[in-house]
Amino acid sequence: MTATTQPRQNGQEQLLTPGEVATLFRVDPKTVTRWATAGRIGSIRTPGGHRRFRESEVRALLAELTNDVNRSI
Amino acid sequence: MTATTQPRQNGQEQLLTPGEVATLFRVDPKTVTRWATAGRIGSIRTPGGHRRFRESEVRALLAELTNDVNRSI
DNA sequence: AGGAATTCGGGTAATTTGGGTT
DNA sequence: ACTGTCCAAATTACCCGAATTC
Repeated sequence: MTATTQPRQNGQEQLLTPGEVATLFRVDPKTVTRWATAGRIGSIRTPGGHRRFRESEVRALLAELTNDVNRSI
Repeated sequence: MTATTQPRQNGQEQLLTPGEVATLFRVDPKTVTRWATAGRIGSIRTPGGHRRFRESEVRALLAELTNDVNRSI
């Protein structure tokens, strides 16, 4: 499954917007901002002050906080 | 501008809040929490500690526990 | 250069959590 | 064993206007 989301740059880390992270966790984008402020998740700032998040970190966090029925962590 | 602002990279799972799951089963949200704690249903935690549930899993559980009248198998 | 959508900030409701109890 | 309710504390959701992104 080749991602057709964004133009891929060589070996660069994919960055996610607050809205995209919010969708993954089913929370409000502002909540993602609070996570960043609280240091629960790393963030990168655009020169204009908007936050971006590393996809790998977000997905790792999501996996870490997931409790499946058939699989005890 | 176009509809390609942020194309869905989401082959992702739709998540439900405890309150939404509680509504589906017509129980108290706390009861849903107990199901999660008992491992009866999978859950995903936000970094803040709130739970989210996979909609597909919830629906499947609903269907599995549903007893309909047997009208011509 | 203009426009739509998103994301800043802050502030204030609503929901969720966990424990203990019924 | 299972569920509903009470409580305080923590987390999250929605409101606004202004700035940023594309």
